[in-house]
Amino acid sequence: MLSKKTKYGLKALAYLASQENREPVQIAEIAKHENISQKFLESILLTLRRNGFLGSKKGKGGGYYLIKEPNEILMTAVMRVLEGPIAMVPCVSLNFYEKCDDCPDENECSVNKLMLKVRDANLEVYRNNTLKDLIS
Amino acid sequence: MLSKKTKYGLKALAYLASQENREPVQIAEIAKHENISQKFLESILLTLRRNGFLGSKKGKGGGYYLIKEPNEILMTAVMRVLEGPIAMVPCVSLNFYEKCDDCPDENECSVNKLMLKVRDANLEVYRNNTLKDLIS
DNA sequence: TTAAAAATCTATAAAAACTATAGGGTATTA
DNA sequence: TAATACCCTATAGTTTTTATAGATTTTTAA
Repeated sequence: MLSKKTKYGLKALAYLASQENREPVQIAEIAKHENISQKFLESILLTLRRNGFLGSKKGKGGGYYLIKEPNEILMTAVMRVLEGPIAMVPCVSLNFYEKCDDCPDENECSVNKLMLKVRDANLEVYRNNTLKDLIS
Repeated sequence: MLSKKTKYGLKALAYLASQENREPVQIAEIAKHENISQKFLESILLTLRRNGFLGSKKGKGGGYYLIKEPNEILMTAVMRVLEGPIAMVPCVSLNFYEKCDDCPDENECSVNKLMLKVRDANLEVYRNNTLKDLIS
């Protein structure tokens, strides 16, 4: 299941991408438009900013805005920041690899074998979709 | 992330599929061979039996065994029983469809759009893999 | 220049849901 | 009678989501 954090983050990014200009949009406006708890959204936008997707401006007329063009924002990057690893088990993760505690030999592991295919299928989707593809 | 329930369930199924015959195998043997908490495995095997993947025999010489051939057991079916919906959001689920609370219109939803593609990619994998593919 | 208002930023904690495991007893079969 | 699956319950731990409370920065205007 997709966490609400990811869901809300994607919706917020899409909302910002659909703006005509790149002027700051207030958290409250995004929250209201997308039916999101404002405080929760606040923390999500913060992590998106810290990870280089958004810029922010404080004070009156402030808010959040995209700092790249929507077609330059790959879903692989977004998903990894919001949801974490794309792989369903650490032992097939490209960016978050870890050996499993159980499982003496990955090459003999049935789960590993299946999840490799799943990972590749998901990567294929995320690599071929940008933020722009979500709004058109 | 794949739950341990699913991971263990897959390993247990693969272990049973790799047996030479379809004689009952004891829970304890599977648990030991796959490094799984025996009590936890017990409940997993039970759900696999209730969902028509396994048969069981009580008493001395009892245990669990496959009741279909490995190449007849689709990963779609296994994953739905162990992990739940294949879709990452209910609004794109084939077997567990639900409307989202937020989101007035699915057709306009950016998350829906992306997750449809993800669902299809995953289905493609699970539909084209059977238990037999995990053990060879 | 200063004060008020508007916004983001930060930290914490509480509530809820889910996951993984363990314990103990019952029923069944060889 | 011993081995084994079956069933129910409890619980510790973790993660997710939301809520609370304030601190900080910027703009505006008196």
